[in-house]
Amino acid sequence: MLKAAELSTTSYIVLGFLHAGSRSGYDIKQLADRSTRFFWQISYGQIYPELKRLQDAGLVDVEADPRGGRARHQYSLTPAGSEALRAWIDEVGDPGGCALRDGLLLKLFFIDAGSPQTEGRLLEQMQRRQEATLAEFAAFRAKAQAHASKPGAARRLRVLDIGVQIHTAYLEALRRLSDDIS
Amino acid sequence: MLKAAELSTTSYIVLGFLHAGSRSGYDIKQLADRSTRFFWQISYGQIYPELKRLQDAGLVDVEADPRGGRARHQYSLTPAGSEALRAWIDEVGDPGGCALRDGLLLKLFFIDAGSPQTEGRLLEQMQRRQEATLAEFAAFRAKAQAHASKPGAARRLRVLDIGVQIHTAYLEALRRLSDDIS
DNA sequence: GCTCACATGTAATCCGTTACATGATTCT
DNA sequence: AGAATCATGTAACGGATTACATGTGAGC
Repeated sequence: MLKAAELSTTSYIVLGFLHAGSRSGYDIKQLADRSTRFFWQISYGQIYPELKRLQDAGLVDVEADPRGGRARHQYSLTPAGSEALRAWIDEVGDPGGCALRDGLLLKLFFIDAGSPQTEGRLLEQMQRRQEATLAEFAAFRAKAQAHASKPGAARRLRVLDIGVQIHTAYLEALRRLSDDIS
Repeated sequence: MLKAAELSTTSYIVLGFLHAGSRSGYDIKQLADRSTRFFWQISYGQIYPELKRLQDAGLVDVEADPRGGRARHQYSLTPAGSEALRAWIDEVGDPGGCALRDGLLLKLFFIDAGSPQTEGRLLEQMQRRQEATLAEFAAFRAKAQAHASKPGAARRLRVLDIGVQIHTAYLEALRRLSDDIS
């Protein structure tokens, strides 16, 4: 049995999607890009090695499931995998931070070192970007709502909505700042 | 002269703080922890090597400035350093993303795989954490406002306020979700 | 005398992205 | 026939954290 310390957040994302019924590494990536990506990013370069590690640790099972001549691996949680996921979710402990990372906000912070006309342009650019992000959210939300019959779908939707609200507040703050300046 | 590609975001944070008048690597770290940390984190392990690189590249000057027997290096921007910073800020181009990363939001997303009573507890924990974050913000804001006479201080304060507004929206979203559940 | 803030740095390691490499299937 | 999507993986690189290592000065 693995110790908690040997599993990373990435591991739990993979386990989490398998719990919800995903199968292949590809599937996990697609789903993550439409949901968890908004508060934690993962890439193929993490997913495939991670699936192998989880398999070695006995937390997931693999089954070859070719679609025609195309290779496909169907992963599923073992009881130990389910338990590891549950333990992580239920575990009370160090919350870990909530980190925001935005290069444009950084530019805005140091705007005094730039040319005078840059501030307005930068604020414009940031608003466009936020609008695009929110449009993406809206699109994914709509799709998610389409198959909202699945267990837990409503809850996951509410979590996505937190992301929507955060990004909306960001956009509104940018608009207020733009107004203040002009 | 350096190409833009050879400088990372970390480089520009360092240059940015030197533009605003910071001196030592230690100073930069202290200031960053009270401001830019909310939208881009940096550590000593990056700052000191970075200062050396910038020096080699001719973008910063160093002066030994011991305080008593205690070693201290005073860094300042060269004209090339000022120019590199200005070029980065004024440059229009790939905005780069705005990434949020929050392990608790992830747990909330996968909450179905946990025990029933975990949801409420987790939401509690998240609200406490956001309240703590906002309190930190408020403290730094107050300090920053104290020496608000410096050029650009008002602008930097407004950028910090965007962070406050984002985190406030997050907290409010959590409260609404708590209310919906109970 | 002790503790805290000041101050500088390196090395190991981890985490994660990007680019590369490959190929089948399905839809138009 | 061609494009888009499905599907799996690896290798190189870069970015960043953490732990380690060291020592002074100021205030209580």
